Amino acid sequence: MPKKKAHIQPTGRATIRNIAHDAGVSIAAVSSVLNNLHVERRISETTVAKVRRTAAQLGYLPNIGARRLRRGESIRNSVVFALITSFEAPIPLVKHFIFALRQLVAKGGFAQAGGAISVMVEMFTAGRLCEMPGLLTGDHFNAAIILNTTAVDDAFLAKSKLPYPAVVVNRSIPGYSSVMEAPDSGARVAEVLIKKRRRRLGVLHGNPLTQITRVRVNSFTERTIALLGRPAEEVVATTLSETAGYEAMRAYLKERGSLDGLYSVSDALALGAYRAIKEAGLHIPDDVAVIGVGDYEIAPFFDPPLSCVGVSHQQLAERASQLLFAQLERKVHSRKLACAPILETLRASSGHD
Amino acid sequence: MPKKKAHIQPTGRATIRNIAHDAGVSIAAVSSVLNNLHVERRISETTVAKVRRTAAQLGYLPNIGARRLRRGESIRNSVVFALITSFEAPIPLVKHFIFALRQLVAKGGFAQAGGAISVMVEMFTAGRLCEMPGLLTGDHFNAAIILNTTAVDDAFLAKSKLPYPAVVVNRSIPGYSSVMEAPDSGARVAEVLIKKRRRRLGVLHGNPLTQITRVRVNSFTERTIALLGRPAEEVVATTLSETAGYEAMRAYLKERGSLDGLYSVSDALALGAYRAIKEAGLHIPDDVAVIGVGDYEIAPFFDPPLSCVGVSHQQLAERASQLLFAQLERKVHSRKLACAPILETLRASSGHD
DNA sequence: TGCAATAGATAAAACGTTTTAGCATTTCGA
DNA sequence: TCGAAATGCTAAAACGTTTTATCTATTGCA
Repeated sequence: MPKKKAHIQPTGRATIRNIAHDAGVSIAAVSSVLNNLHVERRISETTVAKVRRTAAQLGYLPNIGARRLRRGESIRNSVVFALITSFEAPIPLVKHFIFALRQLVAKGGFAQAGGAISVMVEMFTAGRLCEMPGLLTGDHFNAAIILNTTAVDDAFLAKSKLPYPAVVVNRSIPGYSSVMEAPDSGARVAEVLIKKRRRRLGVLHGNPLTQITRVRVNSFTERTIALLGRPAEEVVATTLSETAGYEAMRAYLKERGSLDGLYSVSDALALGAYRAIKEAGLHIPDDVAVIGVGDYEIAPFFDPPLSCVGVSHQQLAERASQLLFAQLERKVHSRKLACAPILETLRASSGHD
Repeated sequence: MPKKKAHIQPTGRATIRNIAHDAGVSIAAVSSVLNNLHVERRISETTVAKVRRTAAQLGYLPNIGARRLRRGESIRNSVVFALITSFEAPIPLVKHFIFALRQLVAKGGFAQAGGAISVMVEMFTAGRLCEMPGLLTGDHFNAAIILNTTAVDDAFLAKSKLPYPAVVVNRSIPGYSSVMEAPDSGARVAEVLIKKRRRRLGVLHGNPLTQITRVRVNSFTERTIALLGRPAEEVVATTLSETAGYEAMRAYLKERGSLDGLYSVSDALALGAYRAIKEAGLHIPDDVAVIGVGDYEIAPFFDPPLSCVGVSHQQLAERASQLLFAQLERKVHSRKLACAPILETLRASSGHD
């Protein structure tokens, strides 16, 4: 006789216990059937059918947590990493981070895991990080790398204390470890443009400035002042989209004058700016040289190919992983900042090549 | 006296039991401290310190499965969805799918979940789907939507039986529900090009053809034959990258002749083709009209803006979600195919606008 | 002194699943 | 006919965590 608990399906989801009760068989039998082990476990055809039917009736869905808990050691002990990114992320980036994590584990960079990790990507709408389930409760993952937050999200993080190790990328938030692009990329752009005899420089950026774009803009402006004796013009877009870049650049060219060197702190803006520049009858790079940051994979296929001065995504990802593992192994208790070096890829848009 | 089990840290990861043992306190105390409930649970400062120290020493990481199992009902009963996609995916797509799932749940489209679902993105290297942890074991998620597989992955899926409901997108695999772009998009492209008085048509595609690109190519070719009495030229790229598109198109223009209408079955290939066409001194659309499929968000910022004839991503996502929910509620036992309608966005690259 | 309140800790149950050991009953081989 | 093997099934333990009820000192107060 099967155990007949009085547990007649509480409010929540159906469990194998409910199935067992309804079908009049034991829990063990149900489990065996649902895992297709009924042959080797010697369950009769009638029982199999009964269980299958009842499970379907109740709309049974296994509890993933319980299953992971009970299954073999390698599953139970696997460490769960999350890559938290907004939908607006430059996505090729995500790939680098997943690879970096896996590679570091493969190389034995993280003893804890016994080799087994799983990496999941969690996406949120920019500015709504706070709504992400599991972020504050710590019941979704063991550690996280956080990409592409907005100022609102950063403020939220600053006042929250995450119950697991985390690393934020391209921004510095009190209480968090972070990896940032080296702070002199803007300065390098200024140098490159000025060396190409550009004298009327402009910088195209979104509004409000994110932390990392602010660093780029400031670095660019300071070096411009140092070398030319006057600051660069600011061309301000409403967001970071191509459309915003187009509109900001068009408005600038129409109302405020001309440039011969443009630094765009995001490749999406640069792509929009390209159109505006061409529509104005100007030539890239002869009339306007353009340099971006390299957050689009397709920069080489811009027309003309876009020069980029920016961080190496691979190195950014590697350092973030290292920082995260250091925290996981309690080698680093407090926050730590790391920098990733700048990569220069000069193409036709700045008169190189 | 705390319970002192002989369990002196087995091979695996440290648990709160190990911490309790090493620190000489009870499991309950450890749990309270680690969840920062030591104040309301009245744990002494010395105990708190001991527990913290021991946890750090052992490199304690909570077991996510166990935690989810024990935490409140809403967490325990949440249904876990996975969006499985290769790194090569046209990523804006992913956003549509996450939104569609969440929206359908919000609208009450899925009673089972009691409102609580979590959507995770799992990424794999194209062709290596089989290596994905949790795919065959069913201990990572309750249901999945699978995007952007290659022929190898499709073959793997065909011979596997996933232990949870799944929907594949833009391909048809025996035993799986799927959502596909309506099969006449290629034909529409042929009609549009021919109406614009193009007579020497070509189709640019990768090799090997994926299921959906094969459908597009065939549909295009058939309609071309029907209207012009002869097939379109095939321009074959080695992969689906911009570079491959560039090289294939360049080789074609150099060695095999000229076209006045090009259908590219992926926008990435189209972007590469743009460069080759321009380098050959040809003008888009006057010399060559180009039409893509709309899987790049930046198609409007191509120079000239790329015309697209392809599926509505939003509708694709919505139908996939519906199909998945239908399976979850056992309304559909076997596989089912759904189609999503075609969207025409004609821009300058085909002489429109 | 006596009694209640408080501080500090613990044992045990529960979450949903899988697996192991074992219990009846029937079948089979000699 | 008897022991062995096979068949069909079940009870119970275990996974790691959180929470609840309970227990024992100690302190405060009259």
